[in-house]
Amino acid sequence: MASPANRSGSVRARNARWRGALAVLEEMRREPGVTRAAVARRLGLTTGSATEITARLRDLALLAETQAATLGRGRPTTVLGPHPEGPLVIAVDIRQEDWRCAVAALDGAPDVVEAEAHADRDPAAVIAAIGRAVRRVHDRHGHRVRAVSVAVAATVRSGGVVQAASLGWDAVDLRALTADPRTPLLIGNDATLAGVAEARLGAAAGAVAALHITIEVGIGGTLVVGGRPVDGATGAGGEFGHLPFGDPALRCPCGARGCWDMTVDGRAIARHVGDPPPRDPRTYALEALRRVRGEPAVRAAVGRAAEAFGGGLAGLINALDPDIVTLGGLAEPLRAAAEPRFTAALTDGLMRFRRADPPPVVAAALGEAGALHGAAAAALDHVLTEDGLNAWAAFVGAGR
Amino acid sequence: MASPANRSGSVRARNARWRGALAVLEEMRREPGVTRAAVARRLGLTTGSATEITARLRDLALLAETQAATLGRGRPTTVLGPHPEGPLVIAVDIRQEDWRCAVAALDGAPDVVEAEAHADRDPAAVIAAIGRAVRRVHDRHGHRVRAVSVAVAATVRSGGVVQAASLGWDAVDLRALTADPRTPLLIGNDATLAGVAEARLGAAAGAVAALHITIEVGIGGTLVVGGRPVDGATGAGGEFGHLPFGDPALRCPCGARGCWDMTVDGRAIARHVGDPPPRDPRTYALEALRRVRGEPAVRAAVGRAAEAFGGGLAGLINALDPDIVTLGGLAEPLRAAAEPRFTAALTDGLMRFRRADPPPVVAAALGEAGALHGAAAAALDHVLTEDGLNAWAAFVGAGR
DNA sequence: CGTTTATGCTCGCCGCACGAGTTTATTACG
DNA sequence: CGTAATAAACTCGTGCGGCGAGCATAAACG
Repeated sequence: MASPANRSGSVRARNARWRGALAVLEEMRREPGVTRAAVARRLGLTTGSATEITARLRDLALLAETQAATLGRGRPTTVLGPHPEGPLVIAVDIRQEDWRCAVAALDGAPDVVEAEAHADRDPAAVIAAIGRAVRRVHDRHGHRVRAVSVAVAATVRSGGVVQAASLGWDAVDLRALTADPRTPLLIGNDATLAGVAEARLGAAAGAVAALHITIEVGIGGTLVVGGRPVDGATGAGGEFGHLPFGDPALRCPCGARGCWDMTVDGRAIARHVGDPPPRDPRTYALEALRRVRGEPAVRAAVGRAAEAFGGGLAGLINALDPDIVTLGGLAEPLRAAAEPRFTAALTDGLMRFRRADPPPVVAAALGEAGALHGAAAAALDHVLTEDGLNAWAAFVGAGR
Repeated sequence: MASPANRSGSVRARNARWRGALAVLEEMRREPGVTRAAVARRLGLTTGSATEITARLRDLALLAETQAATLGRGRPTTVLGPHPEGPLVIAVDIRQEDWRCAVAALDGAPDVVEAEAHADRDPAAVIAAIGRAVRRVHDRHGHRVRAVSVAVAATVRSGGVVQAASLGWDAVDLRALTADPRTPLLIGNDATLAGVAEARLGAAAGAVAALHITIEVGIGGTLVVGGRPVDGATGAGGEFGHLPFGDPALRCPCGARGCWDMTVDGRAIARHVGDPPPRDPRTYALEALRRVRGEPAVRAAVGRAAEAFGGGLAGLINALDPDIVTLGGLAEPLRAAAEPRFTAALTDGLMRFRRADPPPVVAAALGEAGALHGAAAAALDHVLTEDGLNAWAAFVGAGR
């Protein structure tokens, strides 16, 4: 029989050991710059427990206290922040044209330290370049790096890339990205991670169920419930672009027919205008959105795309019941370019009982930084667990 | 400032107090008839802790130990089961034609104690009848009843019924169902709760993300992740029938256009056959499924519906990435009646990378009992929390 | 410069689970 | 039939995280 201690449901595993400590670290992460007194109040901790917990965390290099800018009477409290020698995570964002590599401490703010346009789209070359960057960062910070998290513009499944249309990749193994095989490597879809970031600290902060939708080449997104993306059994959830809202006669490169994708992005606009399929649908769409004012044909084509977008989004709202929708990438400019048609289609597609108070549809707040923030958040989720802190404590303890 | 102890994020609230006890009770619930030794092994508890926890739970009337049928050498262990004087929940299922009221102990098995066909579809009359039944059961068991949970064939939002097409109800207040306003009343959609039951103890047990789809009048269902339904911000998620997979020319009674609903149920079959819209689409569909063998026109109509069902389901699989799909209500007979067309449409609608190992699509295991099981499970989720057990302990303690 | 106020610190206590050792109930075997 | 083997339950001392109460401290107010 397997060791009982390894059972995931084990009481031993979800020990009380780090409960208070984790709660404090989560507060610090959720709201950088919180004071110790505020955290204690919010968590219902006595000042005694707060003292004890912060002391423990300080000793473990998990947290630093700095003087607060005093604002009132009473003994001044301290501001909680990440420890200067504390754990770090590496966040990478691989996009269509370039990649970025950032470092984040426990407050989750990614600090971009390396970035480069793809010299060559060949996956091996791109991965080698990023791998070198990760290794440099890893070497610089040593054991402080606790996880590497990658956001990639691709369909991700079970921690691997299955297909990346915009990059022109097939299945690709990203495991070469970690410098150290013992450091956990997390792979996530960029739109999913951007959605996580929006829901935790962006435009959807505080929502119960936040739907994030982004348009680049095709549609990406995710539903985020309680801060966690609903990404299915293998992590490939959120491929809303491949719901058959579109024309069944159109075959999508994904292999299915009638994909929503094909009716809203640059390919759809080009089709409506009468242009040949663009090599780079994203750039084509951006261009078209600029030409809307002067050219009625483009205006009509963009309007049709916005309508298809609004109608499909209404269906998603019917099915998923979010309390807010955030739009990333080209989704917001597309809506803005044909707002009346978008809104009409959205309203018309909603179930009647939803029309009285439909969820607000707002622009994403984090913009291009979303995926990187989300990747850092995913990595920190890994670090800020009982297992993660046990490992860190063992490492800090050994170094003394 | 609000009392810190009331904060949901409070460390105090998620106290360690009931951690081990809850884990043991969950095991007993997940697998009725487990032995104490097996639970201890699975949870990684020492025999000492197991002794202590079971003793505590026995004293609180939360658990009873009975002699196990001995199977090997060594000191015999005991079987854990619900205590004869322990907490109970009332589960109600309101369907198109009738309702049922059941009682369940902590093992979650609902025992139907009252059932009746609707004499009259008038909501007030139905609710009054059910309310009387609930009150009778409540009176019989007194304070042992800890929650009332209702599964209803209706769109549910924020704990209230918004619209019930099959019952012909508009917004209806179900609060009159509780005998005692202090007893929590939980309202859930029947298809959602059936999905929960399938995922926890039915055909999808053990799945990471289980998609349940049922067809009655329209389509219902839910995605269940980690035993909890993904039901959005207000509990109205899972209305997959109102995704616009269908013909945009068709206006759905829900107010939207092109709803998937309209292309798969009895209404769709009638349309394809050339019959007028049936008054009871469920019965019509059942009838049609029987006539498939002899009548080519019906066979073709059912085939079209099965095809629309398979194609839409493929889209949902693309978007939600379940590792299993369970079919309830007429969904399974519909598939069976036109299996080749259903499967062809399903496969054709999947993204290419999913075709190698698509999620299994299986019949629901719990059948008609699903919603009642799910309602009981939802009620027990309420009871088996730290708050729930604290309240119970206070009640048991006071009675001595 | 004392008072007020908000916060941090110290220390004894409690409850839960752990671990090691002991006891008990049953089967297997000579 | 009695003894060994085995599996599980019971007992009790320990450790750890958080609680509470009381005390100490750093600012702002008047």
